[in-house]
Amino acid sequence: MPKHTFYNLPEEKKERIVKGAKEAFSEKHYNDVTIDTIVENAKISKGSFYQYFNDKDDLFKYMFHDIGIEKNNELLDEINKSTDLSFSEMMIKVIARGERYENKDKETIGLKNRFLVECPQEIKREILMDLMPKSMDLFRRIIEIYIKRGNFRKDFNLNIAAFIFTSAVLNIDKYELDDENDHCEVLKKICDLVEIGMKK
Amino acid sequence: MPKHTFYNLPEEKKERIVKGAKEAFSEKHYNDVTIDTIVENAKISKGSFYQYFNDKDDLFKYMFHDIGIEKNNELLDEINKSTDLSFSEMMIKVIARGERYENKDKETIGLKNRFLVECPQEIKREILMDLMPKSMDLFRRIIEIYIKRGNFRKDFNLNIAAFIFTSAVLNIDKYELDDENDHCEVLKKICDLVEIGMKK
Amino acid sequence: MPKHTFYNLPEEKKERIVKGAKEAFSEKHYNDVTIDTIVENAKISKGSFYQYFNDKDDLFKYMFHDIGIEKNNELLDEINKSTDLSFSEMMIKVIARGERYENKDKETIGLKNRFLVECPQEIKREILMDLMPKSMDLFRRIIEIYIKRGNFRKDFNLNIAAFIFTSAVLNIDKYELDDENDHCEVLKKICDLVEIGMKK
Amino acid sequence: MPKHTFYNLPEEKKERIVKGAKEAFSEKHYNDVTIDTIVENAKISKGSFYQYFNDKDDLFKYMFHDIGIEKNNELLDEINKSTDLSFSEMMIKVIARGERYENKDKETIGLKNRFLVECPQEIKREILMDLMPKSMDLFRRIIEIYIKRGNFRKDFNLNIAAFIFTSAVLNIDKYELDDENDHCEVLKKICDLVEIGMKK
DNA sequence: CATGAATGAGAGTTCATTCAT
DNA sequence: AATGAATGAACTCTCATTCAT
Repeated sequence: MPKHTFYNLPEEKKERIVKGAKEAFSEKHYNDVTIDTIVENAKISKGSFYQYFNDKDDLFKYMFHDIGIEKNNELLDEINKSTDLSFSEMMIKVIARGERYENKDKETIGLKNRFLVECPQEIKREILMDLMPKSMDLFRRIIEIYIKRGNFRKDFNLNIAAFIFTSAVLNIDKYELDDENDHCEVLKKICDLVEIGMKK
Repeated sequence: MPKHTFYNLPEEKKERIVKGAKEAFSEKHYNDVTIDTIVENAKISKGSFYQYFNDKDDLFKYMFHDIGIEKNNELLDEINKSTDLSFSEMMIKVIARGERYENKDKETIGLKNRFLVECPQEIKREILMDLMPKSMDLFRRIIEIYIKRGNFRKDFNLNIAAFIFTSAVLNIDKYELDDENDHCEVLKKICDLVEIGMKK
Repeated sequence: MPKHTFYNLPEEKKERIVKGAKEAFSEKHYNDVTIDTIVENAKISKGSFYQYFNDKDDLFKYMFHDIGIEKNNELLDEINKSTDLSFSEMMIKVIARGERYENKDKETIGLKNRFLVECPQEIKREILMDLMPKSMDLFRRIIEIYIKRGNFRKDFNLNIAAFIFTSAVLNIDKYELDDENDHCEVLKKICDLVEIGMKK
Repeated sequence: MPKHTFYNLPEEKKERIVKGAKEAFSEKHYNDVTIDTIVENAKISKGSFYQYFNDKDDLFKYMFHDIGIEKNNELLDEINKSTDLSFSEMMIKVIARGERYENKDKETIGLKNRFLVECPQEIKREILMDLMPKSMDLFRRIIEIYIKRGNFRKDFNLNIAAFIFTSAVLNIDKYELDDENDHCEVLKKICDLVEIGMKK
């Protein structure tokens, strides 16, 4: 995480740095974003960069911490606005909203890719460890709504259910067995199955 | 994938190269395994290396293709030997067998880590794209047994079920909400939930 | 040497700075002691440091000027207390006292090493140029005692004798031809030889 | 010391590298000689440099190892040619010859300075540890001649005598108490004193 | 007198890849 | 097919020093 010197910076400068970093990372492959690119975009000196962050990864992780919080707030908002839907409709709506957030502009799309497929696994892992609890929490909240409403039995393991959805969503891009299914449909099927179960 | 010159090599040399590579990768961080390390371990010249493989990643992916096939065969074997168990018992047994395979010796443990947490995401992804269908196929087979046996209803989406288990297993190391759960227990809970469903 | 602003400082602050510097230099390799370390230890700002000293070397040299004076006083004291000994006994005693002074605590040992083996030669040289006259003077005093006492002839070159002992002591750590000799024994042999000479 | 790849090089190339290095070091302060300068002078690539040597210091030490051997041979030669002189005459002649060797051209003078006053102490120390035994051996040989010839008594400690002269010669530049003395005279006085001794 | 954020030149080092032998 | 010396672009990170507040 950034050093205290970064947090002490005037808001304008902090924003300039983060904005510059997003620009840099959204345009090039993670490995090709050099410190030089970053400091040029942020209009700060190299020395300053190292006074604020430990290294490139440090800045990268900070960006996603930031983004994660914002995204989460949007999704919570979506949940609160959609209480009249069925479970799978709700799930789809929330996840679709998440995807919309991630695809809201070229920059965010680029960033998502750096995170999803380019940055070193070790960094991705750290970011995920920060983000997964937030994601699981979200699914937990949704499911709880349907328990309260009487749609779900009270005695199943809520954490496990939240975990199943979280990990399915994280891997959904690798579900390519038949191409007709778009993510929404796959997701709907997952909801259906987990709702009803496999047992007779 | 390796070039044809590699496949033409005498068996002894091919083995020496793969063995050397496993040694190299099991001992050091992925990034620290240089072509120099590899050729030294394999007792071949640098020039030869580039005659057999495109680059380090090429060799790395080849190693896991090999390993994936072997592991899959072992698991299939386990399935066939365990037809008398309940669904979740079967799942646990198969996955435990998988984990045993991955931990059978220091070398394999090392390799697993290089793959799971160190190698570039792009490589991991390629390897996963090769491995996931095998894994989903395995779960499909298991579930089918229980459909045939009449434990499961016939009308749920088999692919989706297999996908759920595959992605849960891939993420299971990130499920750390309470430490009492070991992987087996978590897995059992997942089975229970997916079997019965959440609905009343 | 420090700037006048340093000498004007309240005693407490001067001491804090020197104490902090000794701490810094005793813990790390000379090259690894940065201005940052120093100002952190001294609890002063970087700007202040440059108001007191020209640079790191300036502070370093100041420290040894201080130490040199203190050490010399101790050795003079030792000489005055040991007038009943033979020449070589006296020499050994004085030098042993010097070594004891240099090894009196972990901090001084560290400092000695920075000076003896780590700091840039140019700095060491400047420090030596300050210290050597003091050391030669010491040996001169000792020898004079034994001239007065009638043990030595009056007509040999006193300066040269003092110089021989000084340079031998400075190099003694490089005399490793046979390990049985500890510094004291080597020193005794030097005394013996220089006393009696090599001539028949 | 250089890596085996250096020793395997064709003589022409080795010489070019050493010659280039001497040029580089004789012209600039030790710290200002960068790897870039060295490889440019030697007309090799940076990569090659690191294939031959560990670092700048490695090359520097190698140069002096080389020089030390050559100088020693010259001095041995001088000894053999001067057997008719008195001890102090011989000493002066040999050392003068050494100084002539060190001052034979601008390049060697430059190198001597890099070694004597500029290179890091740690490097100087390593070089001295390599050179001192050679120097002590030389003085030992000289003294032995005068023992055999009956000028010196047989029972004094030869090693210690050699050590005294070696360390005096190494420090002679710090003997500046009165400027009239040039090195030769100082040396003569040292010889006189050590020959006859201080005792009555 | 005190502060500490800003600076930026510049050094060392690595390593995948080539290619003449 | 096998070799292994040669390459050189490119990277990160440091740290002494300044100077506006």
